[in-house]
Amino acid sequence: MPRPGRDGRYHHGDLRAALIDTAVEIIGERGVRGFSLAEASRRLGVASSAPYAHFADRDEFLAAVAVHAYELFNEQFLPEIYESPEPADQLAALVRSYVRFAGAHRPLFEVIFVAGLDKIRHPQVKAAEKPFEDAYTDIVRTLSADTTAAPGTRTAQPPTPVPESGDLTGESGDLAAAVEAAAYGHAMLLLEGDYGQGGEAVELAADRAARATLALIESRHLLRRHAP
Amino acid sequence: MPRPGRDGRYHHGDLRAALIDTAVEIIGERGVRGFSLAEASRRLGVASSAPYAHFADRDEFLAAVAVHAYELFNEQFLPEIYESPEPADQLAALVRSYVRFAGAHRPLFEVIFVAGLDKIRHPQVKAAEKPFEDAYTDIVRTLSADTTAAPGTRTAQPPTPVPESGDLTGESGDLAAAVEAAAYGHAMLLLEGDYGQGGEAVELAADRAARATLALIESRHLLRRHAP
DNA sequence: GTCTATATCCCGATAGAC
DNA sequence: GTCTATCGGGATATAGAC
Repeated sequence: MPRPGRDGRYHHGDLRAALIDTAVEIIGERGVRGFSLAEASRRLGVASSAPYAHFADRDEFLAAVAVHAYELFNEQFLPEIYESPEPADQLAALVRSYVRFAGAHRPLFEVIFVAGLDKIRHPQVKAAEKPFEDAYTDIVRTLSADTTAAPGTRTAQPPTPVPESGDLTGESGDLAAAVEAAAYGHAMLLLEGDYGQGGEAVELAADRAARATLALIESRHLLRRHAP
Repeated sequence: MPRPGRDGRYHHGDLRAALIDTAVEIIGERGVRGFSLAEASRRLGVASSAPYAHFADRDEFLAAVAVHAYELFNEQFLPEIYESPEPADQLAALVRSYVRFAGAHRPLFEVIFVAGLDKIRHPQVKAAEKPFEDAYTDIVRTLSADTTAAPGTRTAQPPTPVPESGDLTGESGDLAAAVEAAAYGHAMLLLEGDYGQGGEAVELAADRAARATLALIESRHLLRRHAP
C-alpha cells in the first residue's frame, strides 16, 4: 500500500491508514480527549493540513477510527463465541470477548465509548457495529426462546414468533440490558484500573464479567419489570 | 456569603462556589473535556486569571468539583438506602441511588468518572468518597456474613471474623465487583442515551440496575472463582 | 495528495498593580 | 481577591502552489 511517489515529490503512500495507527498510539498515551490531528501529523512528518485531504474534520476522522475498531472486534473476537453450542455459554463468551477487547485494544474501545460520548453518530459507525449487535440479539433471543416455557410445555406451543430483527422486548430485553450493563461496567472498571494493570487484570475482569452473565441468566426471572 | 466589597473595588463575593456552579453548567452543555476555566470566568464576568487565586490549576479545580459531587451524593442519596433492614434490599437501594444520581447530576457524575479517567487522584477526592465506599463495603459484608453459612449451621460457628476495614475478599469481593460493575454499567448506558432521555429513562435504568443487583445476589454462588 | 503559509481562535498560566 | 496585560502554546481549518 505505501506507494512512494514515482515522481520526485514526496508522498506518504497511505496516509489515511497511517493516521489511524498513529491515533491509536496517541490515544493510548493521552486518551481520546488528548488526541489532536495536529500531533498525529507531526509524528508522521506531514503537514498539519494533510489529514484534511482524507477526512472532513476531526470528528469524521474519529468515526473512521471507530469503524476500524468494530471491524477488528468483529474479525478477531466475535468468532470464538460459537465454540460452545449452549446459548448461555455463548452469551458469557461474548461478554468475555467484549471485556478482553477493551483490555487488548484500550484506545479503540475508548474511541467507541468515550470519544464523543454520543456525538459521533455517523451511519458508517452504526453499520460497522451491526455484526456485533446481531450476534448479541440472536443469542439472547435464542436463550429466551429456549427457556421461556417450562420444560414439557415447549412442544405444546409453536415457537413464539419473534420479530426477525430489531430491538428485543419483554424478558429478552430485560436480560439483554442487564448483560450489556455488566459487560460495559466490567470493561470500564478494567480501564479505570480497578483490576490492576496488565494481562492478569484483563483476564480477571473478563472472567468476572462472564460469571456475572451466567448469574444474571440463572436469575433472570428477577429482572422482569412488573408494571411498565 | 456574597460580600460585595465595602470599598469601591469590585469583588465577586464567593467566586470559588460560583465557579463550581458554572462548571456544572458548562459540563452539562459540553462535557468535561469541553470545559475550560477561561469560559467559566467569562460567564461570571471575571478575569480569566481570577480562578487562580482559588485553585492552583485546572486539575485541582476539577478535583474540587469532584469533592462537591461526592458531598452531594453522600447527603442526598446515601441516607435513603437504610429504609429497609434487609441487606439485599439495602444493596439494591444503593445501586438505585447511584444510577439516579448519575441521571440527576450528570455533569457531576461525569467529573468523577470521565474527567481524568484516573489522573485526578487527589487525596481530597479520596476522602470525600469514603462515606460511600464504607456504606457499600459494610452492606456487602453484612450480606455475606448473613448467608455464607447454610441455615441451621449459623449458630454452630462464631460469626466469621471479618476484617474491620479495607477491601473485601473472597465471596464478598466477587459479589461486590459484580454489583459495582452493574451499577456503573447501567449509569453509563443511561448517560449514553441507551435508555432514552428524561426522567423515565432514569427510573428505568435505576430500576433495572436494582433488579440486576438482586439477581446477582441470588446467584452469587456462580460468581466465585475456583482457582485464582 | 501533499506542501507551505497563514488566519483565527482559545486556553492555561504568570506578573504586577490596586 | 480581583484586575489588566501578556506570553507561549496548540488546535482547527482554509488557500493556493506543485
